[in-house]
Amino acid sequence: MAQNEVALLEALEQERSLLGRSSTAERVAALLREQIMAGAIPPSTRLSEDAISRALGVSRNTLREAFRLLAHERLLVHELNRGVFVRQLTPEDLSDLFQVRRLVELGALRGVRAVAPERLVALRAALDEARQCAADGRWMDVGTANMRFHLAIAALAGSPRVGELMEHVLAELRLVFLVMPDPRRFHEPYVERNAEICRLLEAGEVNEAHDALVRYLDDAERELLRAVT
Amino acid sequence: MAQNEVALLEALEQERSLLGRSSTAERVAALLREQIMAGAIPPSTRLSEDAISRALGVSRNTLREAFRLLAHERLLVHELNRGVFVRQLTPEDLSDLFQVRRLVELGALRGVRAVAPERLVALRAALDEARQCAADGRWMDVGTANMRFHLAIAALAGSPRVGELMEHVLAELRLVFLVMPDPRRFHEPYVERNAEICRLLEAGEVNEAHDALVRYLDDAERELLRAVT
DNA sequence: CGCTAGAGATTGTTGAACAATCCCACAAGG
DNA sequence: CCTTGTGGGATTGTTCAACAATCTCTAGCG
Repeated sequence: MAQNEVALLEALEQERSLLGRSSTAERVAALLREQIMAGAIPPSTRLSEDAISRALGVSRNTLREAFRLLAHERLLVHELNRGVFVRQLTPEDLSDLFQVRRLVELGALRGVRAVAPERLVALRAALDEARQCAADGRWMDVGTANMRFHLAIAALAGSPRVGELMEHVLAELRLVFLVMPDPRRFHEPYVERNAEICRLLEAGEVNEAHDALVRYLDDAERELLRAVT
Repeated sequence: MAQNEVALLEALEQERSLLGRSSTAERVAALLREQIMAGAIPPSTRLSEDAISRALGVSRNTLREAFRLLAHERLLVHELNRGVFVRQLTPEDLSDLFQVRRLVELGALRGVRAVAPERLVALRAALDEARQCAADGRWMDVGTANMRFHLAIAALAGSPRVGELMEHVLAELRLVFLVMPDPRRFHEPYVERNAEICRLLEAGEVNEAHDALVRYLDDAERELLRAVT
């Protein structure tokens, strides 16, 4: 009986995250985040406190809390007495973001000397989805799946803080994806390059995967830089 | 005349950061941050909105904005309907923080194939200050200087975002420093280990510096873990 | 043409109010 | 004795209205 109880409690423990309630401010932030990441609110637009609080039916105070959250994620920039704006990435921002990606992704890869096969399922899953989306012609979703692939690479570090950092970095990068003229031409080629990285990892050839990832990041940065300048 | 004007404008440009005004919430956050990092408010204390807003002469709303800021830096944890608490680091937190440090610091070191000598002045400066503090017996300040040394290492990556990340990581780590029983015994030995790393870098022996840093991080983590458990 | 002043709009901050939730002590029941 | 309701009191979550501080833009001035 005691053993059953322990097992039950442990099961509940694992689902605890599901009942993680959230404040209004957090839900507002989530909503705005979605809109921004979907491109509904293009970069450099100013977000009026008055208009949005009225539209969402929340008080200005609550909305401002939501703004703070998104500003910390760098999706919004807050200028004192001027308001909040959807961030517009500069070329410097872009290089910086890729610098972070290099540190995180390459570091994560180097950390896993012995490639634990069960930790690659997330990579494989993201890859499969990217291919499915490509087959359906949903090129924006291909970009999303690609991002999840690299999020999974960062997750190999096994660190919650690194995971969250990577999420924010990719969210920021998505701001440039939105203004790319031809999503297919940009996203499609990277699917097979990710596949190659995944294959190398599954084969245990970590060093080769590392080098392939270096080339991937270099190429992606160069191509995005060309798009924003 | 035009040249003088340009020079003047450039000089002002550099000081612009100084006049970066700040909102009340940010100033309140800075004040609380200082108190926490100095150990005046020990981990796991609950911060009462009513008491603190009254004490600082700001409204509850403004104080709550400050709380949000510090919660995002992970100095405070926010529990819905229960309030905010000064974070108490768990052993898992500690390991995670060192995982991030490994990624960032080692990655930064690997990034600088060619060691630019003028970029090492910040390292040398932090080191000198650590030694000065040690000579004065101000052991807590020795810890601060040591942290700045490693902040300078992270800065070798040349990325603003990495720099800010590292600042937050070190601020969190300081929460453990505060509860260490014997500051001298803990901080003093690391000064010369940092000196060794600095020496190796200045000699251009990046690989050796890298290995020394690995040992440094391993030892520091082990010792801190023993202190919190 | 450039500069200044001022009106109008927007953000920053406050204080009070009420709802929702939590904490704790105490009683009821097995 | 231990567990399970049930209150009251305190704290947080959220809203609202108001005012101060600051920015933006335009019209008018030299």
